Amino acid sequence: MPELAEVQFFRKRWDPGLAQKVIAVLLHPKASVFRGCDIAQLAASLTDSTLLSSAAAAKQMLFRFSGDTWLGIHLGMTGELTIQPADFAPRKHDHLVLRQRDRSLVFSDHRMFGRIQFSLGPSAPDWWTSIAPAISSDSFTVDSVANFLRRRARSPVKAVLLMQERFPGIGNWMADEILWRAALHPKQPAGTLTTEQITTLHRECRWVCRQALKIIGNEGDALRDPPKTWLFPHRWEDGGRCPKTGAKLLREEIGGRTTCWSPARQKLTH
DNA sequence: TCCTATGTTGTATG
DNA sequence: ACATACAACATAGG
Repeated sequence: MPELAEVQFFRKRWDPGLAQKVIAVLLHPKASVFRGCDIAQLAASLTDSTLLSSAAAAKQMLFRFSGDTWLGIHLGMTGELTIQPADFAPRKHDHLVLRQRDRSLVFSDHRMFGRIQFSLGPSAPDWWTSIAPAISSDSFTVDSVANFLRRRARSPVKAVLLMQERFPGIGNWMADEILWRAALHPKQPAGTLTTEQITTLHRECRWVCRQALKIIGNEGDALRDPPKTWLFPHRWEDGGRCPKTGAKLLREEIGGRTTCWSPARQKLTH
């Protein structure tokens, strides 16, 4: 599930463990979510450390522990974080368990496209600091979007929206939601957008990010889906209809991902 | 059996 | 060097 807002939601799930000591680390050493990281060092450093803080950016999460210890988590396609009882026994897909006195912090991912990154040091790791500035930030400007689209001129705009170096946190459903609101056909080559279309695209990127963060998982412990007025709840329905026009939605693979759009609203314009 | 899945990355080709 | 397209990764569920 995890795109921008879902990642924030899952990060907060570990909040009950803040300021609490990790008394044991359980992990599945062969799980590919640990690819490229030193598991023995990870377990040794986290044991007896305290969870100090956490943050999310794009689709990444970073947890800071005492002793200059940093744990990065990417949820991939099917990853999730949960809180479980202190005596929780990990199942097949529970790859990392941080045991605390009163609970366990658990990372699970059955498909294992997710990733754990471990590092030691006084400041946050490079992969974290080099994440593109958030879409909600001041540096996400119309110009920066226009320049990026120009360099990817022949790619369908849908594929471009999935590029994390300019649209951090956008995933498949958010890209479709943005294009639908901006009334842009997902196949429209990025280089053919008018100035007005780029301005609209920029505005809808910000709107969808802001609203998604407001709606999704901002109420208690349950992930809350966007309402029926969004494309979101209709995109996988068979015979689903556009909430704005009532027209039947179409689905096709574009930019390597299944894409849903409203043909009555989103037309090719070049 | 075959197809799909809210993601990223390495590789081949232009 | 840059842009573009796509297979590969691993697993479950319809």
